[in-house]
Amino acid sequence: MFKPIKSTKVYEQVVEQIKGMIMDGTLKKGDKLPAERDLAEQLQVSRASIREAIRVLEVIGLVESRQGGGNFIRESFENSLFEPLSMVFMLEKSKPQEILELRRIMEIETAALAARKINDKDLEAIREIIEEMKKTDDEIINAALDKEFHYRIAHASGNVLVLNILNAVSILIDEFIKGAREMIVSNEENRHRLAEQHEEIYIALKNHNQKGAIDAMKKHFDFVDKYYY
Amino acid sequence: MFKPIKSTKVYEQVVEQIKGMIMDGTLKKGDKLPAERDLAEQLQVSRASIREAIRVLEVIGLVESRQGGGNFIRESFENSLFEPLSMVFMLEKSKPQEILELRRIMEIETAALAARKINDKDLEAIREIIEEMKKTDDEIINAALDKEFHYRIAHASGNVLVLNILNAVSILIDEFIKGAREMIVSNEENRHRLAEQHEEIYIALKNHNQKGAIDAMKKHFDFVDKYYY
Amino acid sequence: MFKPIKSTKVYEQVVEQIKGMIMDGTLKKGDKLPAERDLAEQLQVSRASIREAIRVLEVIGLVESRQGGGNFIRESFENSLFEPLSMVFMLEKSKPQEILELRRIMEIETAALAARKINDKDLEAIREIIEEMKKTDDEIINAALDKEFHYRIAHASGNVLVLNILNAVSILIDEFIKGAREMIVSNEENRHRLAEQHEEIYIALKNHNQKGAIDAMKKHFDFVDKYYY
Amino acid sequence: MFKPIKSTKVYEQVVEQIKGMIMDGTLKKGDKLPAERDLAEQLQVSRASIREAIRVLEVIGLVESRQGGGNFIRESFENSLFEPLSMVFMLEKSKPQEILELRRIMEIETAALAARKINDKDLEAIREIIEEMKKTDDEIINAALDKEFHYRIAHASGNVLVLNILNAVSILIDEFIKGAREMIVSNEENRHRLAEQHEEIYIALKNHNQKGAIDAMKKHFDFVDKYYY
DNA sequence: GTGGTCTAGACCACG
DNA sequence: GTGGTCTAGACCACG
Repeated sequence: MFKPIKSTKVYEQVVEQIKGMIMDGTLKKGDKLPAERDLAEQLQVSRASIREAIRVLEVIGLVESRQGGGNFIRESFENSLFEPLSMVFMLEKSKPQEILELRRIMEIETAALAARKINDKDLEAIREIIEEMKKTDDEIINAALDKEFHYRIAHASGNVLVLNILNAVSILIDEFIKGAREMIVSNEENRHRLAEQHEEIYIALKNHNQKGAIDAMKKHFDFVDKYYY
Repeated sequence: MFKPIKSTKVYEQVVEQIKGMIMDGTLKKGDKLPAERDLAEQLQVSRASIREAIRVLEVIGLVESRQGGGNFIRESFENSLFEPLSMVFMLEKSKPQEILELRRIMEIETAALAARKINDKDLEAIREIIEEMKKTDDEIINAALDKEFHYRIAHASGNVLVLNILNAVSILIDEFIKGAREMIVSNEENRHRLAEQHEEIYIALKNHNQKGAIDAMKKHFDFVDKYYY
Repeated sequence: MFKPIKSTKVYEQVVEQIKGMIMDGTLKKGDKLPAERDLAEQLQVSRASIREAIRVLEVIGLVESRQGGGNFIRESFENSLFEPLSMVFMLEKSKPQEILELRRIMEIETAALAARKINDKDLEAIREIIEEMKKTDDEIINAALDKEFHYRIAHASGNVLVLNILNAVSILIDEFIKGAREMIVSNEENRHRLAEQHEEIYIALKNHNQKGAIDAMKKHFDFVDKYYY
Repeated sequence: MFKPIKSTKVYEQVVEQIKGMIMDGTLKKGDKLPAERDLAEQLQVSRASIREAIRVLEVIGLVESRQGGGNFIRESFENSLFEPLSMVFMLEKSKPQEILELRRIMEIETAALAARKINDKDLEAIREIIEEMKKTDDEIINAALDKEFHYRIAHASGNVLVLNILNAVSILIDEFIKGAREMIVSNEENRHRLAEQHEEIYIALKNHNQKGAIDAMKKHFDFVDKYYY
């Protein structure tokens, strides 16, 4: 007859309510939340509870706090997996090699997906990156372009989960394997080899050749990963 | 010449300090944090700031709050990627199909890694799961065992990042593609086919045959994924 | 175990950054700081924060604001200790006598240091001051020359900290013991005695006789301080 | 209580008014200033001006801002000369040796003043410090006690200007001649010598023997300063 | 002027 | 005793 009371914490309910409003479209990207004081009054809770809720939403990646400006629904969630993945990496005392394994694991099959779905815009972007890389021997620029190259393929997969994870992996590499990208492109012979491999990958993507994309990407990582093991 | 200023919030510094103490081993899994009031005094900040910090640590998955009990360092971080990945899924209005793509992308190459690194204990565990599946036609049990089967392979890869992501993916499927696993195993013909595929994967893993593992896993997903598209 | 959190305010970081640039030579004496609006943009903070920072730098004595002209790095810091020392004097409800004690304490041993390090230029300057004092019985001029006499000895010590403090002390005397210097030189007998004492000090300095300098200076203050007690 | 401000450099007038109220006792140590908003209203100026003024008062050492707490008149001004003296030290590119010279210059004659004015309480405190130093060979503790020893003598001089400057000098040494104090007391032979010297100084102070205090202190610094030149 | 950040202190519920 | 919640009030920062 009587149902057990579940003490749901106030801040959790606030989180749920705001989450819900984002999901169902009541709140859209870029929207400004009411001021904390107003929210507190509208929801009839204390500002401390509102603040705890906003802190949670911030960490989840939903909300962005700007002092003196207000709280906003985030425009992009592209990098929202980095923090938690980085956390796992450090807490589990994972080795840098595992980041590279993860990258390899994901990018090979992602290449197939990209080969299937890629559109002209992404293809062209990849073409341009390849051309840019031919023009310079600056290792910083080359490393940045190489990063962009892989980002574009992930993007071409049309899968935001894949894209998000690979973005996080990319930042992980920047953070925990400092200079990794630069090292390999600082050598001219390497740059030639990479250029060839990028070209192969591009051709497979262009031809929507899934098997070819997998093989080219595998070859690419066989070459690249040698440098860290 | 002039570098942008980054204003550091108090709660962020509290988070960083506790994070740091977990990383460097000062705080270990299962440890109890000092009471909020004590922490506030020791760090010379208000309790509200302590609470915002703990809220962040809780969402990140580092800390667990038990009312009346205290705040504890989490024992396990195995599922800490689910929340953020789920968030991305919903906010980016991703389709269930993308979850399946992500799973396929990751598991195929993970099979190769597992084939290389798998030890007897994981092999045996997989063997047992296969045998268990032969014994029952209960779809709930079968679905659970199938989940366990894939978990074990991820575990055998020896890569905690991969394991964590696949765990998150697994929960995503449970949450957003309800009944997915059960549907496929409710049919006897399917159970036979799956048994054959699991056997093939097992053999490849046992023989440390990377290419074989990839092919077997690919075949497996070609079959499975048909059911959702 | 837990370290106190120090919340860093934005303006403090701005102060630190500009301080640092002055220390390491990026900004030199006389340099003009960028316009407040530009600074605000470059540092990505509000103009209010910039203004608070500049206010601090002004009080510290690093920066000089010229209405309509801009903010400049100060050319000289010789008098930058007066304000704070004066502050202490007033807030601690210190007595004028303490200023004189401080002067005595410092100048006696400073004479020894000066005796060790004095160069021809300072020696000559002191010589000239002594001669000037002989030429006039105007108490204003005499007081000014007497002040200059002690300044030169402090300068001869080659120690900028000592010089700065004694400068501040000198201004303190002007401010809080009005007419002190004039009173003593308004009497001819005194002027004779002072002339003798200055001569003795000069000779000790010229001979690099540290003990002699101390003794002469002590004698000088034994005579001078009588007038205020 | 507060009078409206008229014109020109608003923040300066605010500073002057508050300064004045501190000087004449309207505002006392530990008093809380009205909230910024109230001050702004009472003085009929903008809050930005109030904030700039408070920033100045903070740097001067008159006021302490506690976020969320309010602005308070400082209880103690003992360390308010450190910042400006440190500034002079760095900007004039002074050498660490000059800090030591300044210390020597001041402490020798300060000993004489202390010998004249010291009371039983300070004498006893010095006695205790000496006894404490005999009990331990820990260099950190010894260094701290040595610092305290000199602080007490400065305090015994009864001259707050001297005390303030020596405090600043003491912090300067801690900041810019790291490990200076520890180095000398890490050697047992040195600790013995220092103990003897401290004893001599103590006896001179106890007997109100000014010349003896100067000589003992001079001997002390002849010994100590050898370690840095 | 608006809004975020922080503090101090109080009461409640749980263990 | 400890986390959960709330309040009132103040500084901090931005536009």
